[in-house]
Amino acid sequence: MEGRDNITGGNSFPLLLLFHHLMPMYEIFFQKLREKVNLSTDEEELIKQHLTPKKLRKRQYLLQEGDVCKFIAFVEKGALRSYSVDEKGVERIIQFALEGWTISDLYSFLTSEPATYNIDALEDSELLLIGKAAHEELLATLPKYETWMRLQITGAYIAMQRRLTSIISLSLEERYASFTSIYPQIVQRVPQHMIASYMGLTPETLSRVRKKMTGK
Amino acid sequence: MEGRDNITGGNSFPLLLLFHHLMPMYEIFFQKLREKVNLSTDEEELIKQHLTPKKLRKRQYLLQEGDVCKFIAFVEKGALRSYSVDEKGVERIIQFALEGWTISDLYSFLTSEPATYNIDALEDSELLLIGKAAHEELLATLPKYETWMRLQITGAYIAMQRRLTSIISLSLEERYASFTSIYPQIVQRVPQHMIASYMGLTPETLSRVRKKMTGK
DNA sequence: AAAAAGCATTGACAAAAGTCAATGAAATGA
DNA sequence: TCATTTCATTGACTTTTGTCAATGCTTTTT
Repeated sequence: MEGRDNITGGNSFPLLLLFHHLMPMYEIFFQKLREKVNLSTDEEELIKQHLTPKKLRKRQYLLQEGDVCKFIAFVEKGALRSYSVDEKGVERIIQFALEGWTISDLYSFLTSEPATYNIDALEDSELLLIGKAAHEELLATLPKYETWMRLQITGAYIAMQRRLTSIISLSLEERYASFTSIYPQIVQRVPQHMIASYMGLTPETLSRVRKKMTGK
Repeated sequence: MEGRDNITGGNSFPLLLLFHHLMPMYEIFFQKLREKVNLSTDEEELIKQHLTPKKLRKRQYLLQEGDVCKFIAFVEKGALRSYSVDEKGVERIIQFALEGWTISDLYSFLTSEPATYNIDALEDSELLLIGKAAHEELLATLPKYETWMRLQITGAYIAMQRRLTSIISLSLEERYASFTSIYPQIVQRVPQHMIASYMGLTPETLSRVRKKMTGK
């Protein structure tokens, strides 16, 4: 401890600036967290100690089908997707996650059953992982963490219910219009054939839907 | 209080038996609750005091689109559905709820925005309602209630993710087979055109899917 | 810089699902 | 009990979406 302080000359500012690109980033995580629960500095520190920073290169796996999912991943930077692969090798995208979003195979995480989804990076990404032990310890010791978790899952549930409702209620044109207005970022950063997969369509069909819409 | 005890002669057993059909039923609720969290008798009593029993006749509304949803409803007996109605008057079923399930318009409940769904009874039903004030009081005073809520929503989220995955991954035959094996009760008690609506299909298409399947 | 791989689009055709109309059976209600 | 409504099924036809193949444009890799 003292040794480290000595190296930075007591005031760590110069080093922080120099190695800024090497420092794990927590900004978006705590910003999101503070939107939902009020935390003391000590409580923030406690949570920070339970987070594991991880960087991922584009195309790198975070989770592969068959492995047990041992974390919930918060995206500080970059873009990821979760997806399954059917017998024919066709990928079905379940979820995208950009900055500020959380991604995991929750069922596998909670039950320790093998994961049914893959998760990989669509761009170079920086993540904060909450491992299973950390998750359980935080649940047991910090009620505000449980509150935050409850609110996170509630939000995810409501978002998914909207997605499901739009699938069974809307025309393709309406669904794509709704998607682009809710997730303009994803439209800009993700290839269209992946958006088609997310919508349960072939790339050709999505291309034709888009053509019709610009025509009008 | 004493007056009531006197009426039943101190031992309320005879009355309980006589008016059994008038007593609110909590059995399934607490059975489900105990599966998830350990509760003392006092804590169970506290929760019971925050529940409002309600009976519903078949076809009766529990919630209408446009009203603010002021409760989460637990089904002790019967069957309900939530659904939206489009401009053409077509009903889209979002969810079914049988005994032991919970139903609500969560978004409306949490935000106090007008509900976008209707909820009504498919059979004569008995419910336990958790009103918004009761919900918030229990969250604030009984950590185990928050834990239970978190687990409930997590389960609902995982179930919905499965449903969504099956919609974008499986053929109609596979989807219907999966539905009947997961929810045999619903198949028995709910008209097929409602199951078609739940699956986002016309009744004719579901009928033809079923025909194909029995043929094989 | 050249080669390869990934991506979006288009056309021709096939398969899947929806629409409309009719029928008969079953459940509901007066 | 009889009349009415609800429901599931079927047929003929239309619309929507998928499949396969080809093209040209980018982006990535070597």
